[in-house]
This record gives sequence, C-alpha cells and structure tokens, in this order.
Amino acid sequence: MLTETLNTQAINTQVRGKIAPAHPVSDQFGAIAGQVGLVATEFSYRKDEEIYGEDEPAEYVYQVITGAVRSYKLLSDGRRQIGSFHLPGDVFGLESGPSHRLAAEAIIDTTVRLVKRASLEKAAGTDVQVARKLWAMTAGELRHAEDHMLLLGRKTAMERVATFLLEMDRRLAVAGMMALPMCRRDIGDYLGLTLETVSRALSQLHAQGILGFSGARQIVLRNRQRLHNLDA
Amino acid sequence: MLTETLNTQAINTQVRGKIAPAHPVSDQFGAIAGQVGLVATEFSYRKDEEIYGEDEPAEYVYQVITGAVRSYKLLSDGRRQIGSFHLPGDVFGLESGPSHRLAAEAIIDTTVRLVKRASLEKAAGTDVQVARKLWAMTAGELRHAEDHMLLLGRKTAMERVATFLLEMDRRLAVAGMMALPMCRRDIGDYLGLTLETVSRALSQLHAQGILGFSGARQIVLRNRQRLHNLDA
DNA sequence: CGTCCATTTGAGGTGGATCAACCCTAGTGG
DNA sequence: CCACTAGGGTTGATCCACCTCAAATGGACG
Repeated sequence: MLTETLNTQAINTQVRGKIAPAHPVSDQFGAIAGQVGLVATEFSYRKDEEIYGEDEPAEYVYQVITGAVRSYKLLSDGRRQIGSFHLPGDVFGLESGPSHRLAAEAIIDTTVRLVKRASLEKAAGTDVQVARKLWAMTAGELRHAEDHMLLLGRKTAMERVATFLLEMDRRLAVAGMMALPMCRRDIGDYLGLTLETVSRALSQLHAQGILGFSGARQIVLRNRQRLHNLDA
Repeated sequence: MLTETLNTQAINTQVRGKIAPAHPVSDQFGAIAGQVGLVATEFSYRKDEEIYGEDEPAEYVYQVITGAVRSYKLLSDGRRQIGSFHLPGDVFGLESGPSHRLAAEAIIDTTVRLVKRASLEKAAGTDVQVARKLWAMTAGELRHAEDHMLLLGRKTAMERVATFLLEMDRRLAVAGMMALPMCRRDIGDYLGLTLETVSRALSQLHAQGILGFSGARQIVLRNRQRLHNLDA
C-alpha cells in the first residue's frame, strides 16, 4: 500500500545528498545517502496516518523532515506501548531483519525522506563504512530502549515525566521553549502511565514553578536542575 | 582489572573456531570467531561476581559457555532494572560505541569465552559479512528490548510472569523441565515487580496446575497453552 | 459563537508494594 | 548421620501510588 500511495500521492521529488535537519543533529541519513548516492524520495503523511504496521515487510527506511512520528506495539486488547518518538532529523524504520517490529504513525502532518531498504543493504554489502553506520544507528536505538526499560520498570510517575520533559527539551527545544507534537495519551503510552497521571504530574510541576505553559503543549522549563533532581 | 585477573586466574586456553553451545542455538559467536580466526580466551566468574560495570570501556565481547549472567542498570538509590539474562550460547557485552551501557554479573558460577572488541572491529572493517553479523546481533538485542518495553509498560504482574516462564522455557528447558539459575529478586528486577509479587504469581500458577515445582527453581510447565492465554 | 476534542481536576477503587512472620532446604559442623 | 544455621522463598496484613470513572474546563477551528 505504500507503493500504491507513492504513485498517487507522493511529491516524488528525487533528491541526492543531504537534507538540512531542523536541528543541529548529526545528519545520519544524509551521511549515508549522500556518500553512496542513493535516491531519496519525499513523502507526506497526515495526522494519525499509519506509515507501516507491526510485522509488515520493511521495504523502506525513513527520516523525518518535518512533523513527528510514534513507533508502538499493541496488545490484543488495545493496550499500547510507544517505544519512541521520531522528530525532525531522526531515522526510523531501519531493520536488520525482514520486517518492522513496531508500527509507526504520524503524530501530526509529517514529511519524510525515504530510501529503499534494499539499496541500503546493497550499499552496506559494498561499503564497510555504510555497514558500520547502520550498526551504529541500531545501537543508538538499543541504548534508548535500555534507558527506557529502566524508566518503565523502576521509575515513579513523577520521575518518568521529569525524564520525558528533559528528553524533549534536549531534542526539540527552540529558544528555551518546546512545542510538543503529541497529546497526553501518547505521552502516557510512552511512559507506561495513564493520560490523567501525566496531566497531574505536569500540573504539579507547574504549581511548583518548575515549568510554564503557554497552551497545553507549549512548555518552558524554568528550572532544569530541579527537574533533574526529580529524575532519580 | 579484567586484564589483571586474566593473567592470574584465567585458564588462558586459546581456542580457534566454534564452541558447542549447550543448546541447538545458532552459534553466533563461533560464526564470527571461526570465520575470522580470532583468538578466544576462556574465563570464569564466581556467583555474584561483576564481569563489567556500567559505563566501563567495552574492551571485550563475551559468550556464555556455562552458567548465567544478568545485565542491569541501577538508579542512584539502588533500584535495579535487569535488561536481560544471558544463558549458555548467548553473546553479551557487544557494543557499537566505546562503553558498556549496562553492568553485567554472574548469576551463578559461570564460564565465558571472550574476544577483544578491537579484533572484532578490525575484522568488521575488512569483512562485510562480519559487519553484517555484528549488526544483526545488536538488532536481536533491540528486538528483545522492544518486547520487554511492552511488558514493563503495559502488562499486568501475571502476564509478566507468564511471559517470563515462556521465555525461559524456550531458552533453557531440557526434557520439559527448566532449572532457573536466578533468584526471585532477579526475576522481579527483570519484570519490574517485587520478589513477593513474583512468588505469589508462581504460587497461583502452581495452585491452578499450570506448573509444577521440584524445588523453588526447578519448574515444569504443565500447560503452555493456558500460560499463553494469561500472556495477553 | 458553537462544537468538538484535548486537557484538567475530582472522587473513589485496586493491583502491586511494603512490612512482617514463618517456612523450607541446602550446606555445615559436630 | 543428624542438629543447627543461614539465605531464599512463601504467605499474610496493610498501605498507597496510580488507575478508573466522572465531570468540568479550555482551546482550536468551523
């Protein structure tokens, strides 16, 4: 279905080389595509649109250009665990095996760059630098997952929310302010909490003057040190 | 300290090629060491001995020959999250970056095979097949971590214990029986529960006839289907 | 200006944690 | 060979952090 939609909806801009990420992150994807001269295609998804499903064949690898994406697993009764959020510059959907092990959806309207997984595999078979880079990207995801297991298994609700805020502050703060793309339910499903518990923790931090709101999703951290102290 | 002890305590058997794992798993480590002709050294640790600490430089990569190992992270106040158990045949301590991101300890007396990380890196720089294998091993760890995040974030205590039993049954059952190397506290710290909650869940499964005990750590699964049903 | 969600807040319930005995069993030494 | 001991495991009683259910509030968009 992605291939179908590619023909009908895709902008189909074929691009070579780097993209300018929204933030000063190392441009992992460009570092590959650029070097190896892969063809990258841009594509857009609307809010809540599925990008790929769990266990679906991993045909493409993606990089967020604008927008935000959630990767998640579901239990049969609908309980959801979001494993990570993907923000501009992030690569997602990279698999060593044949299929995606989490589903991915656009959180808001999102544009991605994508390349065929097969072409990356081919490049990795030729160029050991590319192979090394793919390994490093998977290892980076593993590091995040290991940190997140500690959070999910052992941190209190307030510690989880503090960790989340510091992560988002690091990843998407502009001029000391962050504009969260995701709703409280997404945050809860990322942190292993309910949306109400997330809301209460944020209200408490607000009451303590640790953060300020300008709209529920526009947050300013006023005291990162105290937030760090709350984060075990 | 590993290098010191290597000289004083190590059997220092230098081996080439494959080892025979205790179970019919694909012998990932031998598949590398054998092909590339790396020198592997055997080494033993006593129960509860540290193999490496969190954030310690990743000098070696390990494979369990006999025994069992836990990999974990700690919070400052001592709360612990075990990320995985390593059983005979398993490779652990493989890092793409410079340091170990979890600590590792022997659960019981354990013998490992180890190779220098640098020699693996070197081999990966030459042989793209080795590079691919290292990536696949890290990706396998990531898959486990992703599954475990779902467990820690969203499963009930009984579901977690059921998942644990099925995992251990798959990985170390011999003749339909499993001999758990780890104590109830380790199981709790793996599942994000207390040891009492683990014990109660096991007692309940015993009362329902789903499993049998012959000693607290010798378990026979009598009804895998019902266990699967309890596992969301 | 009204509608629709997202968010907040309140009230009460509960699953798993905590605190506390007690009980096995393997290992030790007499 | 058996009594003793220590550490791991089980079970009970109570507590509480977070969940659930419910209602009010707020903000974005037509």
